[in-house]
Amino acid sequence: MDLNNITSVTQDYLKGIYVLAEEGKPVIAARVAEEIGVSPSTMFSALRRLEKDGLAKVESRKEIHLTAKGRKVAETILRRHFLTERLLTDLLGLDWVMAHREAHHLEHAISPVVEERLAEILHHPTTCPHGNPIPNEGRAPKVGKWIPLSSIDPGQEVELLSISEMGERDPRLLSFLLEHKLVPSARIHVLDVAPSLGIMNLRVGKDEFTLGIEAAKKLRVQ
Amino acid sequence: MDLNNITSVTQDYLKGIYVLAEEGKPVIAARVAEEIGVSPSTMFSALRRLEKDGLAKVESRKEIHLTAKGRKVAETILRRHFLTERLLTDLLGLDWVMAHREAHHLEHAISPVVEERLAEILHHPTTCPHGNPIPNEGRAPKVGKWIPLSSIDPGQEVELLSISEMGERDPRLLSFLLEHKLVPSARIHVLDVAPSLGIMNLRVGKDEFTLGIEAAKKLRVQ
DNA sequence: CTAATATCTTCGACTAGGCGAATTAGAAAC
DNA sequence: GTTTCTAATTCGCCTAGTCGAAGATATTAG
Repeated sequence: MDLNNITSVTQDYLKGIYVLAEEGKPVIAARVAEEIGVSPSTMFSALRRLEKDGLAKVESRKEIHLTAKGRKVAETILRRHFLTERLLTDLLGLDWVMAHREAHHLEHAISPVVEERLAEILHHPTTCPHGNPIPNEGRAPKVGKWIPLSSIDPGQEVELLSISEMGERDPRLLSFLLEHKLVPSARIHVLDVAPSLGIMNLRVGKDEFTLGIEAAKKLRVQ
Repeated sequence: MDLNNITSVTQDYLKGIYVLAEEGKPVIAARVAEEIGVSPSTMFSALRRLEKDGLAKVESRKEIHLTAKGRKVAETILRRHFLTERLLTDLLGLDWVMAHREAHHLEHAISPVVEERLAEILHHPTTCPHGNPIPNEGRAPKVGKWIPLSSIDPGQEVELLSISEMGERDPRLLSFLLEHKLVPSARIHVLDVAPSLGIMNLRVGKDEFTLGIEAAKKLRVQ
């Protein structure tokens, strides 16, 4: 996938749209704008560019859909993002909070050749450090069965599969999760859930703590 | 060194100016424009930006000089460039032609943290794969004694120290050098020199070939 | 010193990317 | 069905970066 003549800013818009869609959220301009962190008017003109370049289309009810080309770009950039995260954690020894932040910049500077070498040197990893499946050359990642931690009943014990894309974008959440060893394959005991308070109490190993339901929605388990 | 609010384009201008000065070439707008590959008018407006931002100053006789700040930026970006080249060759196994090209993109996405980790993981290399000294946190690299290959007399045998920055920028030259094992520490026998033809004949190991004097100026030996 | 050449500088125009303020259009609530 | 709220859209304005064409200055060669 050659990302020439697709600017890194455009790549970010496409990635934002892709991730939002992947998470089943409504993909409208206002949401993407929040996700990317731009004003509505900026989003609007960006959207015009995306349509002009045949990367996305605004359908009925203002839903934004990626074209095949746009999706390809998004998957490529996501793959490079995840491979870069692996490089940063596995080879350079950074923690996953920094890895995510740094990968966000580096992903746009990874060429097909480097992407290829990276995959080989890292033994073709299938997930990023946060557990998300790495898109593979030309196909969307098949995600296994999972449910959000937020919908687990008290008394249950589950295994953490991954932190969703959207969760990954919040450094404070990532730091909190790391601090409490809430990493992929961690076993989580759901002690109790208080929907009215919007919180749930968890135990990981001997560590007991409280997590917001909203945050728990971003964790995939089982 | 925090390169926030200094765009990658600006970093390239500073690097170009720095390298030109380092090689003892006249540092005027026209030369830098050629080096970077932009039109004179573009160079002119870039120069105005550099002055406005306190990164460079145009002195008498139109000589461009970096300010302390500008030099700092140039050295930082050069250090990241070289460290990235080492990553690409030593860890990812790319050849030095690709390494240089890829590093050109990646260097702008390397943060202080990654720069630091990179240096450690690579055991604090002192030169890039092309033999150029890596600037060290806050100081210009001290270069050892060297003379250009172009000024070596026939019959002499010398050791290749490095390919200059300017030489590095030419992929075809780099490919040629690699092909003939003309890498740092290679022993070069100067068979004969024909200034009128602008060429010199060399031998490396059992391999005899011809190199242009202009190219030989970019190779540092002894 | 003049002529030729190199260099610099200005001008007008363009794209990408961004903002805020104001207006219009839809959706949802009452 | 109006009101309310969220989105979308338009408008004017901005910076960085780029170009080409034309004009103004140096510099250097003869």
